Order: sequence, then structure tokens, then C-alpha cells
Amino acid sequence: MRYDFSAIEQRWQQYWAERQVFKAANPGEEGFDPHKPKYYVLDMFPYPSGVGLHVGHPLGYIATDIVARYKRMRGFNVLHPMGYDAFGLPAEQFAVEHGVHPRITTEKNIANMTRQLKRLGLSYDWDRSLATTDETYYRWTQWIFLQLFNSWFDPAQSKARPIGELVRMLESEQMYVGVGGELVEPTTEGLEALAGDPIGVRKWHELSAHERALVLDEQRMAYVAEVPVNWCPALGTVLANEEVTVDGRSERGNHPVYRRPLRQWMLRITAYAERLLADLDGVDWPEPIKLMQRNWIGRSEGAKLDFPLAYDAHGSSAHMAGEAITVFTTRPDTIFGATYMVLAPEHPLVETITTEDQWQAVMDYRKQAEKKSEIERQGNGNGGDENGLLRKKTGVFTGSYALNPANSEKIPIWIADYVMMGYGTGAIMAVPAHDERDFEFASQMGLPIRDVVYTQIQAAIHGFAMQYDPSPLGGQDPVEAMADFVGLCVTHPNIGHEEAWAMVAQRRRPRSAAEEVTLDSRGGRERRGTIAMIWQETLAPYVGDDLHGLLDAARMGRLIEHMGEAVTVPGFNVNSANEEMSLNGMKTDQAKQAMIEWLEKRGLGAASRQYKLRDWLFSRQRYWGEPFPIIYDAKGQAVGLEDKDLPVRLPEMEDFRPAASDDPQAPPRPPLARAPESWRQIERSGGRYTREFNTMPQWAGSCWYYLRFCDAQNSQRFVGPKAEQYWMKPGVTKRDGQANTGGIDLYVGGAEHAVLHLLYARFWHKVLFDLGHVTTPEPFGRLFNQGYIQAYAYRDERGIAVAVEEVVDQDNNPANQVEDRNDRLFFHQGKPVRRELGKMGKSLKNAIAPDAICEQYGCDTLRLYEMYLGPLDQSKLWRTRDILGVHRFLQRLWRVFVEEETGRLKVVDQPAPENLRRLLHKTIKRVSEAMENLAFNVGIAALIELNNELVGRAAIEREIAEPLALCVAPLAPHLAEELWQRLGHGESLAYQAWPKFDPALLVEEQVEYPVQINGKLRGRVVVAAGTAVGEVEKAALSDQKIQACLNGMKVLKVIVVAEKMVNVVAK
RNA sequence: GGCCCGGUGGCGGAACGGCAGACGCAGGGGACUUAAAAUCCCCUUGGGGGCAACCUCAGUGCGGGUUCGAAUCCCGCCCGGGCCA
Repeated sequence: MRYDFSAIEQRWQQYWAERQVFKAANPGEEGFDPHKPKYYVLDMFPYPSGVGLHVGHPLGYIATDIVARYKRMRGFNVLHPMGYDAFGLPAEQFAVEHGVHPRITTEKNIANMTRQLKRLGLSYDWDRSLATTDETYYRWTQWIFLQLFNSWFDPAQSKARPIGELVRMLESEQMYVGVGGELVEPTTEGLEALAGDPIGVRKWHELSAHERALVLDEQRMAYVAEVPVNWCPALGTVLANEEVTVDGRSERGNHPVYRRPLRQWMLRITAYAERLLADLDGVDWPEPIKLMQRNWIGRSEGAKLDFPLAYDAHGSSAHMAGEAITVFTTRPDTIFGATYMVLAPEHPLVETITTEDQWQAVMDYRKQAEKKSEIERQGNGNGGDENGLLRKKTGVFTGSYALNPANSEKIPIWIADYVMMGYGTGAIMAVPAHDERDFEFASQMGLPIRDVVYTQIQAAIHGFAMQYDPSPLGGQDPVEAMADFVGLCVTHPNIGHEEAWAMVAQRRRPRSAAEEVTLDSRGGRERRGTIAMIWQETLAPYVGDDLHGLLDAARMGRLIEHMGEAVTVPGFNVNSANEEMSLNGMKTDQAKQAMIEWLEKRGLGAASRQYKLRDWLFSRQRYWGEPFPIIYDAKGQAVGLEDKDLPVRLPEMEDFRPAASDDPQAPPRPPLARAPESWRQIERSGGRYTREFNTMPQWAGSCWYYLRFCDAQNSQRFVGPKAEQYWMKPGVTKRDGQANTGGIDLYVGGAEHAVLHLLYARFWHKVLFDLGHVTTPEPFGRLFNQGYIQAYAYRDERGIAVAVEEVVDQDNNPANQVEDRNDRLFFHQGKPVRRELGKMGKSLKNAIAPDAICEQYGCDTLRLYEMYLGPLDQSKLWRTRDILGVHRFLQRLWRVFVEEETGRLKVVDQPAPENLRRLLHKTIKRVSEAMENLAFNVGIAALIELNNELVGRAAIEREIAEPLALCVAPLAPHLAEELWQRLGHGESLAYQAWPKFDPALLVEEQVEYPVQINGKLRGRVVVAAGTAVGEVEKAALSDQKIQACLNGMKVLKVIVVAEKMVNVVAK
């Protein structure tokens, strides 16, 4: 009887399904055991694509399944669910292309993927399965949106609160409303209180109903704003920044994306920037992912300050009086070097400040800038465009000037598209000497470049220039003298410039250790000459062939312009003093601090923190997404629906296509605007309302599915509190021993979701946490990124990928048989193709479906093979040929238990030989460790080793057989169940206790010590386990071979590492 | 350009700072077979030596360093991949 994997796998999959072996009971439900700890292990749920799974997808699913099965055997209540992220662009694009309703294709795709997943024997609790497109699911996505809509972020408490609480604060006059509709705290202390409330501040009861609504809308976590967005006419929708590639194209479909202002729903994720940063410390995630999130949030420390407008000479009118341009800078230490300002073309002040002379040019420029994508605008000069031409910075002078608050200098205000409205304040102070883009712009436009920060060397050159006088040098080469001077200043920072000059002039130099070192590494040459040479080399790029040009530039504070490159590294301030203060000589950090203090004292600015993170653009002009639970009254005021109005169902529509266009100016026309009137218009308490026509982005549904899994059938709440508290309770300690604040014990998925999904989900979770709907501050306690499965792919002469299975080598061998050889040429339909390695998938046409592998070898083999490929977190190459290796292992395992000819069980009830027992316990230890570390490749290797020992034996003892079957169970569950049953057990092994190893059996009776002499292996000695270190040393030294090797040498020291090795240090 | 991750036989990969190459694939040899498949056994990092169980030198991208001892830790490079500009 051979290993009949298809019969075995079918039988056990049926058994598991019929008996609901993997159903997880919730607290309070029948079968729930409150004494067990919980373990929540989750996969990033897939998008149900039309082509189904390839073998790359289940890599993570198999890993989590192994963990789930292992944890069950370890006595945990395991929550292990699966579902589908089924809304969104790709589903809709597919539907559009095939002319079928997305619901139909989505359902079909889900059915197919479920079938594929079930075939892999994954132990999901399928009763908890969901799709984000289910009405019973998106009803709650809409409910969460309403939570956002009906809450505001209270900066005082740094948390979201119900908007009703804000209304009460306004009503009770704990809060007023400012001129711009912003919230203002009543002043109750100090001089300001005596002076009364600031001008323009109003109290709640002074506002009309409409005004009140506007004030509240400004504060909501979900709000509407007209913002510059990424408009993709070809897809007929706007996209989030994260969905736009570096070249300004859509991630889906690679269409051009344009920047234009549109009214859109936004989510106030920026309010959480600080907490999203800080709370990363409480979770156990890969450091690179944390880093990517930190970079994305992009906190920068600096100052916000005002540049007052200068309105004297150029006939600027009185309406500019008192106006100022607010800028944010991370380099307040360089304010003295700000020689001009730049506004983003869209900046609201542009129209105010532009003079008549410049009006036409400025307006023309604005139009031009609008057409460019943000990425085009960002392009810094060193990048070329498609034609290899350098992208030039562009800009126009507005005709107006501002006053530099540090030195009261009048500086010109320009507009340029390299400044973006969406970042900072949409205006910058330009410091060309110390910012690359400003430098480039200034060089191009002929604006002044003033040095205010020098590196050590530059400071020394500057010092030399100030001291320089050719007369005392006699015949000495001035370049040599400068090298001497600079070297002296840099190596002896305490020597003043005058003193240094005096020494150089007299050719006297101190000797020091620093010089010795420099000399030694170069070797040999005459001391003074060598050092001078080195400094001359260092200075060569500064000097060029024009020392006097350099010295003149240095004297005038234009060294950086002379050098042709901005200095952006920290250094020492120069040329930075006014009547009240001086930064000169300060280090950058110190200068920043001093400048901020001065600005604050003068009321010109203050320390400030900025984030790169933008608010989340939440509207899409597509059909296949969650409709907003929002309606508009006759005045266009947005109103949130009530719970009882949910779900807002997607209307049935014949034509759900987006209004795609090639015209960047085409207006967005969401498909829902064409929905039947009965859907678009609703009556409510006598008024007529219109629905919101946008839909939510794909990320919405994936922001909270892990919560729904805890209580997937709940029709009363998005998740029941008991279920949430149980399954989402932080249960793991981080690997550094600190408490974990995240609820999910293990979350496995690809690193491509590092910033998008993970940041959005954390944001929603925190809002829900603040509002009291969930009990942990973070959702994902431990995150693990699995690597990709790569495969060879082939491209023809046009660079188009061709199907792998149609490629052959020069001898007509199928490519996948010889792909790892380097002497092969490859052909597709007679034409040569180029081989490359890439992530397995549709686009490279190198996908391999799991179904065929399951057919040929069984899914236990597939599971094992995927895990055996290598470390889970690394990318690895798929080679179908190698599957045989693990398949043979399972065959041999079968034969260890079952006699092939008769089908008789080979297991005997006798004690096992000592050496086998020891090997078994060592194996249990290795496999257990592998399970904990997700190092399944190593665990499988251990099992293979044990099995190789057993394979020749006529019989196998039960004390070996049973633990072996249990150890195999998480990895190859079907075969393990079959063996377990044949061993005489009536029940599934899914909840059998994981085997324990006996530490006593791991201690060898004898220990072989390798003996090294001076770190080189020279022999071995065998001693009894536990032999004292001194005895081991004696044994090693008296060993014949070691004696021979030590012949004539003097033993200086012997290092004995207990149970490890001996190293003899001899001479 | 900055940051992050990686680089070990023909290949995938093992290896708490302690015997480099576990385990698997491919390859070679053998057994059983009419033959094939399947199965089983042996060999397989490179150079040199030995009839031989073996001996010996080199060796974990390159160059330095720390250490009794480095694939592993540190510094500087090179190459590949990723993220951000």
C-alpha cells in the first residue's frame, strides 16, 4: 500500500469540515474553554483576482496555518480566519473589461479562491469568512465612517472625542470661535485676559445654524475640503498619494496622474501623527517596516516664522499692511542666509502681492504649473527627463518684497512650482547657500547666495582669507601656506586664526599624535611634506586654478557660490548677527536653538513640528466601493445618516463604468451620479436630500476586517465587546521583553503594505480606541513580512514577457528543466528570449498554480516544499523540480509507519533504543524551536534527519512513532492525521498535546571536544559528559596528536569552553 | 544621493562569537531489475599529498580591525534587492 496522498487529503479535509474541527468558539458560546490562553493569527486577506492563486500567494497562509495548528496543540484557543478584500479598482477594472457586473465576477472569484485555499488544507474557521463587499460587512464600514464623521480631535487630550462633546464645550463657552472658524480657547490668565478676547472671536450663541455647522465640519475627523489631489483622468478617479508612483503615474494601470484642486472627503490622520509614531515602540514589528512608517509620517523639527511684507518702494497698496508670509523651516539657524522667498503658485497670497507689472507673467506661470504633476514639479535638477535633458527649475518674480526678520533685509518674493502648497505652509524662505534646490534656483535666476554656515575646512579657508597677506611669506607658495593653515586649524581647533597665521608665516608647526597617525597610514615620506600634500589634495577642488578668486569669495561670504554646491551638512555659523544677537561661531544645533529663542522673544515665530504625512484623501469616483453614509441638504450641508439607515446599498446600475478621459481638465463624474433618482434623492423629515456620489477607497474595508473576524456574525454591533476583549487582548510579550500593546498575536503579509494598509488600519483602530469601541491602542502586536516567491521569466525582443511554459532551450528542453544552468539559450516560438528573475505573478507570465502541484504531489508536499525553500522572510526561487525532495520525505515517512506490500502498521509497543530516543528528543526540541521562530525550513530538516534514521528499520517503536506524527502534524496535517488514526486513535490530532522533550536525554554521555591550536583545528578528544574544565584541558594536552603538533612550542594559555571546544594558545 | 536588507559549494540553504557547508536539489558511482520507474547504499567546496581509514593548505563578496578564536561583531569599499528622494 503506497502513500496515496489524494485519498488521504480528501478524507481528512472532509473530516475537518464535517466535524468543524477548526471552529473557534467565542466567549460565552458552546465549546468555549475560558481557561485556555488565546492566540490570534491572521493573514493579510487577499484581493480575489480573476486568475486565482499562484503558488506565491499561499506562502504566508501556509506559515500561519502551521503556527495555528501548532498553537492549538500547545493548548491555545486559536482564532485563524480568512476573508476577501473585494472592493476596489482592480475588481472594477476587471468587470469593466469583461462587461460583467463586479458583484458577479467578485463572487465567482471568491468561490474559486476559497476552493483553492480549502484544497491546501488550511485550518481556517470558515464560518468567520467575510468579504468587504458583503452588505453585512460594509454596513459596519459605513458605521465606522460615521464614527469618524461624528467625532473631532481634541488636541488638549490628544484624542478623538464625540463631536457632541465639542458642541457642549462651545455652548458652555469653554471654547470660542475665531475669525477663520477655528476654535479659540478663552483667555483667562495674565495680561491677555485683562485686554479681553482677541478681535473677531465669537461665542457659540452668536452664530447662525449654518455657521455652526461650518464650524463643526472644520473639526470633524472626516471632513470635506477642496485640496489639490491626484486626478487620474484615465481611471476617472482621484488617488491617494500612496497610490501614485514616483513617476507620477497610477499604481494601478500606469496612467498619468495630474494635480488639481477638487472637493473631497478627507480623514484627519495627521492629528494622529505623533501617536502613530510613538506607539510603534509598543509593537513587535520588523525594524525596516517601522522605519518606513516613521519616514512616511516624516516628523521634522524646526520653526514657524513670519516674514512681513515690505510695502514701500513698489507702490504696494495699503491692503498689504500687516500681512506676512508664514514659513516653516527645519533650519532656523540659516535665516540670516535667506535671500529670497518662494510661494507655491497656488498660494492664496499670490494675487495679493503680485504687482501690476508682473501680473501677466505670474498668472501665465500659474496656469502652466497646474498642468504639471506633483512629481514633475518635485524633479530636482540632477534628474533628467525622458529625453535626457536636465529638468530646469522655473519660477517668476511677483514684484513684491518681504523683510527678512533676522536682518531686516528686503528680499524678493517669487513663485515657483518647486514649492508645493500641500507641504508645510506653501511658502518657503530660500537659503540658497544651504539648500540644494534653493541653490539651483538662485544660480539660475541670478539671486544672491550668502554663506551662513561653514564646515570646519570652509571656516578655516575663510579664516585664511581674512588673515592672508603675501608679504611675510617670502617666496612660499600661497596654496601651500593655505594647506598648512587649514590643516593646522582643523587638527588644532583651539588655535585661533591669527595665531595659526603667525605660525604658518614663520613655518612653525607643533608636532602632535594626530600627525603621527596620519603619517603612519601613508608611510615613509617626510613628515611635514606629507601632511601638506594631503591638505593640498583636500583643498584642490576648492582652489582650482584661481586662489585669489577663492580668497575674494571667502572674504565676501560667497565661498559656497564659488564652490558651486550648497552646504547642507551641519557646521558653524558665520555672517549671522544683528544688533540684538549673534549666531556666529555656534554649532548648527546650538544656533537653531538660539534663533528660535530670539524669534519667540520677539514674537516673530516659534518652535514647530511638521509632518510629511498628509490627511487621507478618502473619496473615489468609482462604482465598486462602499457608498458614503452621507446626504446633503438643499444648502449643500453634509448630514450623517443614522445607524438605522445603514447599510447604504450600492444601487443596481446597468452602466457602472467611470467617466474615463484623456483630458486632465475633465470634471470628475462619479458613476453613482447616474444612479436611479430613487437612490440619489431621499426624503427625510420633510426635507429633500441628495446622496453623496463618491465611494470609499479600497483601503476602507481592510482597515478593520481583523475586528470583524472576532465576531463575524454579529448583527447588532461591528464587533461584540466580549469577543473583542478576548481575541484582541495583547497576549504576547515583545521579543525585547517589553509589554506589547497590539492585540493580534501574529500578522503575516507582504512588505508592500508597510505604509498603506498598516498605517490606515492603525489610524482607524486608534479612533475606535479613543471612542471606546475597542480596548487596545494598537491592532497588530507582532508583524511578520514573508518574502516573495520568485521565478524565472522570459522576455522577447520587444521586452514583452512570454509564457514560461512555452519557452525551450537550444536543445528543445522545456525551460523549467534547465533554467538554473547558465549555458542555455532560450527560445519562444523559434525566437530568442531573455531570461530574468522576478516576483512570480501575472505580469511576468511566470505564475504556477497550486492546483497542478496538489494534483501531482498532494498539498502536504506543496506545504512542505514552500516552507522548505528557505527562511520565510526572504525572497526565494521557485523550482518545481525540487519538489521531489520533500515528496520523497513524505513517502519515506509513510513507509516508516506502514509496510508497503501489506499495509500493515510497523509500529511496535516496545521501548526504543537509547540512541533513537535521544535523537527523537533532540528533534522535538529543534522542531519546537523552529515553530516558535517561524524557521520552518530548519524544523523540516530536523524531521528529515530523524526519519532518515528510521527508514531502514523493520519496525518502529510507539514512543518514537507517536511524537513523530505529532511533530509532523502542523506541517503535513493530512498525512499526520492518517498516521495518527492508523496508530489507533479515534480522534483528530488537531488538539493533541504537542510532544515534550526530556532535557535529560539531550545531555550526551560523552562529549567530543575539538581541540584547536591557535585557532586551527588539530585534533579531538572524547571525555565523559560533565568532565571538569581542568580535566578536559589535561586530556587535550596529553592527546598524542596534540602533543605532536605542539612539539617544541610553549603553551601560553588553554581556553576550554564547556561542552564546546578547547583552544590551545602556544608559541 | 540617503536609508534599509542581503552576498556561504554547481543550486536552495544550515551554523547561541567556538568542528563552515546540516537538510534538500542537481551531478557521479553502485545494488535491485529483461528494462524503466520506484527504492536502497556510497561519493560530491577547491588545491596538494597518500594504496588506505586519512593528512595538509586555502576557503563564507573585497580590504582592514577587535578576539585565544569571526560566516557571525566593528570600520571602509564592491555587487544585488527594496524604500525614500
